[in-house]
Amino acid sequence: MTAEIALPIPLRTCFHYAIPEALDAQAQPGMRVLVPFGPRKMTGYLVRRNTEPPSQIALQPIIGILDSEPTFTPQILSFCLWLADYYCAAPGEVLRGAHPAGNDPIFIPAVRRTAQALAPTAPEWLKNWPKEGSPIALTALKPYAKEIPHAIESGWLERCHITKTKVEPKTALSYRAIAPLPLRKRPLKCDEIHRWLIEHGVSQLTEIKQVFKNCAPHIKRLLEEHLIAEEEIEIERNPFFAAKIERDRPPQLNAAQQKAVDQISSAQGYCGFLLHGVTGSGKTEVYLHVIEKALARGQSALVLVPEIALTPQLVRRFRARLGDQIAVLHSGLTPGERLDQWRRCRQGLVQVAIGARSSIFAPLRNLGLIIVDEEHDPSFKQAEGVRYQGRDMALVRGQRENAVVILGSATPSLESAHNARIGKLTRISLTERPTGGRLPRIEMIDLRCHQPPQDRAALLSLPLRHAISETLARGEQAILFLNRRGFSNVVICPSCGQVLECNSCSISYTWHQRSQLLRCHYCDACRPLPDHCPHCGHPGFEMPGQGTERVEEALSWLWPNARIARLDRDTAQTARHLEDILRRMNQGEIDLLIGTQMVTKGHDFHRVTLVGVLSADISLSFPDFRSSERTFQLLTQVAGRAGRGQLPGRVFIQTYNPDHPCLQAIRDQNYAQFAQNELQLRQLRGYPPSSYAAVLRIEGHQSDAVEKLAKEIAKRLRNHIASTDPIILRGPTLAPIGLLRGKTRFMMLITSPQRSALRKLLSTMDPALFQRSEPHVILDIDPYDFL
DNA sequence: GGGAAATTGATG
DNA sequence: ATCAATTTCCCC
Repeated sequence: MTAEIALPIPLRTCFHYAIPEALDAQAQPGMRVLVPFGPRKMTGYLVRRNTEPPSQIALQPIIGILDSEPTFTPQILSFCLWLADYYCAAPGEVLRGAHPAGNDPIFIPAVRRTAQALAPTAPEWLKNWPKEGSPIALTALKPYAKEIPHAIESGWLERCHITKTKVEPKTALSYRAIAPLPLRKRPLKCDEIHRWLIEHGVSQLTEIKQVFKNCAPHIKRLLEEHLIAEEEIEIERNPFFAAKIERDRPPQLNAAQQKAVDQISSAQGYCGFLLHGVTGSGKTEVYLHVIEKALARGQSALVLVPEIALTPQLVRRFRARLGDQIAVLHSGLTPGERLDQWRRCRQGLVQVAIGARSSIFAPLRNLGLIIVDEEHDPSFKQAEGVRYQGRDMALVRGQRENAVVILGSATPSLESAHNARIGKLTRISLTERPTGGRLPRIEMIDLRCHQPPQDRAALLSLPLRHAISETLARGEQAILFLNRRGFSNVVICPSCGQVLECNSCSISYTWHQRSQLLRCHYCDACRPLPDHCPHCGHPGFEMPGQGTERVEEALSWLWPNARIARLDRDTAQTARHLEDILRRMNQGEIDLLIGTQMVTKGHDFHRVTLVGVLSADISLSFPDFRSSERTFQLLTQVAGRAGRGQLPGRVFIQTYNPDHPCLQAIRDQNYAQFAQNELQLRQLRGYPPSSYAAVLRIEGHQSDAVEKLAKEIAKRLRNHIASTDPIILRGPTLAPIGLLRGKTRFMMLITSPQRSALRKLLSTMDPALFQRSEPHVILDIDPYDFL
């Protein structure tokens, strides 16, 4: 018997192994297995059984099977293999990413003392080792690394492994009654514990201890008399559900919400919906209702949200409605907690899973519904490793498992708008705010006419200042948005004009006032501000750039009595900080909030009546074909923070390009106009969604080698493109961030209106290209990042 | 010339 | 990915 095994290495092919007779009955597809791979052991994934192995290869046998139940259900296994094929990724790497990390055995190379006596020539450090002692990891013997091969040859040491599993299910010692109370006379305490166990069923020792002090001798006796049995039961590490939560009642839906719920829940089998609801239109309530309907049909539901949205608030809302039968999967969990949440899904103990991108692999049974909230959010695209798009894969998984898929957004991605247009998605619109709030009025401030005064608040035009003053006077709150953290993103020598730049990236340092450090926003390196210009020796620098820190300072200069807070990656380093700022905002302890993207995301502040966008031009001028789309989404989302309560909201957007179609569409709150216009532009230029795209990126430390390889690959690809082929290859060019962490990066963009043509071209590439490490070649299908 | 560092090749 | 084999690099 043979098996095809996917290994977690960057290789697109699987390997064949023999299944020993003794393991044959157990070995099922979807299980993890231990296999020999070259000189070491590795965890692999059994993909198929009884396939024809390539001839003239002597098969190695599988060493062991690591699961009693397959880690991957047949559905998820085939979904992962499909995904690997689609993204030209290694199946083993996809599978490794599809279950919680750390639960596989790892083998750390080690050495152990043999029985053989040491010769006098043996190194000193060996002489202190006990004979045949426990293995010591090679990494712990770094200082002696050179002498170890010699010691092995001499027979003093032998190679071995230290085996360990980093993360395992947690178990607890527990007891269960296995016989009725005997009639014989026994100590009273024994009877009591025995009776209690009969009533309570399996109980952990810690539970018993709480009821009966000093129970150990009695338990021992009960065990000896075979009246109770001892066992290890699996218990759950669960920080969230420790606190009980009040259940809420579903509120009355408005007509539009009700219609959406009815339409979605009447779908049979696979159906993709685009739930396009303006900010504050109550999409979450629609989700909760359709989830309840799915549960009532005995189906499970999967909810994908952007990482940042996984705040305790959202989880609380789901728990309040659906109870504790929810698995929560996000990056804030410890590895052990994540494993437990995943196992709860796998064992069918929960029917609802909520989490970020990677939750698309959640092993829910009888999946009936997948929801992707804020589907336009770029964080659904994995930016490294297997570069999958969570939202796209939600549609694929829904299709494969016959489930309904809902993509929800106030500002749908153009991909989804396009899919709605061609009928691949059914559009459902929510155009009102059920709480009665009105959409805010949006005004452009043309910075060419309203040059801000050249004072310490040079980023705030007079109309915006007046609006802030009015808002403060009324006791209301304002949010200011600037897509740039730090104090100044440029530090320049006033004498020679040199800009201080990061040594390993092609970007200028940003000065951070609070931490008094220069920071590279690409590689996170930091250093103190030099005393003198490294170029000309001039003492002191100028900081003409703008960032949230400087705005915070400007605000307290203009309104010294206002309570001001800043929300960006620097102030919200942990979820706790973020929560604290959001709470203070909600309780009215903050008057002015300045922040980056973080302030745009789904917060529901009721007293915010003014939103100011300090510069629409930063994101609009990004070197990326999606810059308009991103700007529309960002500004519409941040505008949506205004006027969510009873008070009407106003939005000011400062820009030097007030006539830009994107900004006009934002001002008119006209998504349709924006989408129409932008889709047309994309079509004209051959960009997604009217074509399919792939990016090839070549990066490495020696810039000339990188460039040479990039050109070589491009040349070979162009040889495969006939002049009639519907395919365009642009580049190679130096990437917008040409140097990142010391690596030069070249890229080329391949687009085609036919996916098959794109795939065909890519299949001509030598797979070995993607295995090399220097320069490294990366293939990104349906790319988002062009930096 | 010798040893270390980088690169290539194979792993079933 | 990672180990072993091979080539290249680099300095004495």
